[in-house]
Amino acid sequence: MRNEPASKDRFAAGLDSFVTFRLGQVQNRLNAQAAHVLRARSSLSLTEWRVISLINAAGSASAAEILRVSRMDKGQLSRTVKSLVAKGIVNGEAETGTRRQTILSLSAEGKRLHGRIVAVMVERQRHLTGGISDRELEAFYSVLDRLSAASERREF
Amino acid sequence: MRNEPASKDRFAAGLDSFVTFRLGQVQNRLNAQAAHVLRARSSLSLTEWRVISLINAAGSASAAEILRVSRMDKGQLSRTVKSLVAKGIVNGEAETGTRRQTILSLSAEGKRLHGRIVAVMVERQRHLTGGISDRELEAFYSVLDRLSAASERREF
DNA sequence: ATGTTCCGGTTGACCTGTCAACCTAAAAAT
DNA sequence: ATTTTTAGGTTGACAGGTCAACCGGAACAT
Repeated sequence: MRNEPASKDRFAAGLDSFVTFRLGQVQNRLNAQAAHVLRARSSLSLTEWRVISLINAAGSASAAEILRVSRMDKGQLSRTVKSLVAKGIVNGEAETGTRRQTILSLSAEGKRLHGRIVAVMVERQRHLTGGISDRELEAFYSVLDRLSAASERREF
Repeated sequence: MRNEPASKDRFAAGLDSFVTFRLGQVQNRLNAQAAHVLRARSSLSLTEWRVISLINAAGSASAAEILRVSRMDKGQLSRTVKSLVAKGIVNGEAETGTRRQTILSLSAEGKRLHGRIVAVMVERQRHLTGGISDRELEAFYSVLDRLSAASERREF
């Protein structure tokens, strides 16, 4: 059924059945691929790219907002933002004088950069999901959501 | 359709559509959960547990074999094995005198440990996939496989 | 047999992710 | 008004993952 070398079969029985195992493998490969693409066309790390995407998606947002949505680490976000600001990709002024929250948004250069990269990423996305029908994808997401929900329970 | 705070909607359009993004989020949560379980019932790290599982699944295997199957990092495996050997969980003698390859297998204690933990993990697996029918799971794996295949292409 | 190439494995350097402590400003309580 | 609490953000320390150089033995060539 699969086209792997025979040696894999010895392992398959025990581990293929674990969703998490499979999921992890695929995820790693996807990440490596994405990182590779980014390195080839920019000097962005995967996290930087994610943060840029998030900011872009929101138009502008506070760090806290991004945290809530992305569930990434506070510290990691803080540092990533710092580096992006240093590179002139995002601007982090507290626009509204009254509030202390830093409002993040993409700079002009940031927007250009995002535009350039997102094009490739969309293409990649098409490549990835090319052979997958909308219904399949829908179902896939649905399962993913349920897994996500089930991963809440800490006892487990 | 979803029960998240309104703020999420501002982002949803831009990112929910990226398989990789979603996948990553779920994966992180699942990993955190697994690590938590392990910490609660053993002193194993997630990687240690994975290696134990792999060795157990194979009965016995060389490091190289495990690398091929799991695609984990050489160095990481080497170190993990070292620590597991130190803990007396796996034995790493070169059984066949002629060959240089180290043959890895679980020690008696390793087997006991594995048995103890795998029980919980199987239960967790049930919990995770509880609300998911076999057909759905089948479809899910199928999509996963295709994503995995598509992640091969390095140009992307 | 000897030197070259290859492969399994180890090690060190680095980079990223994660956790927790901390600082500071704003809101809430008194 | 002053204190307490809460929340956004920063920083440092550490664990884990990743990359690349390296070592030594095996296979192979000549």
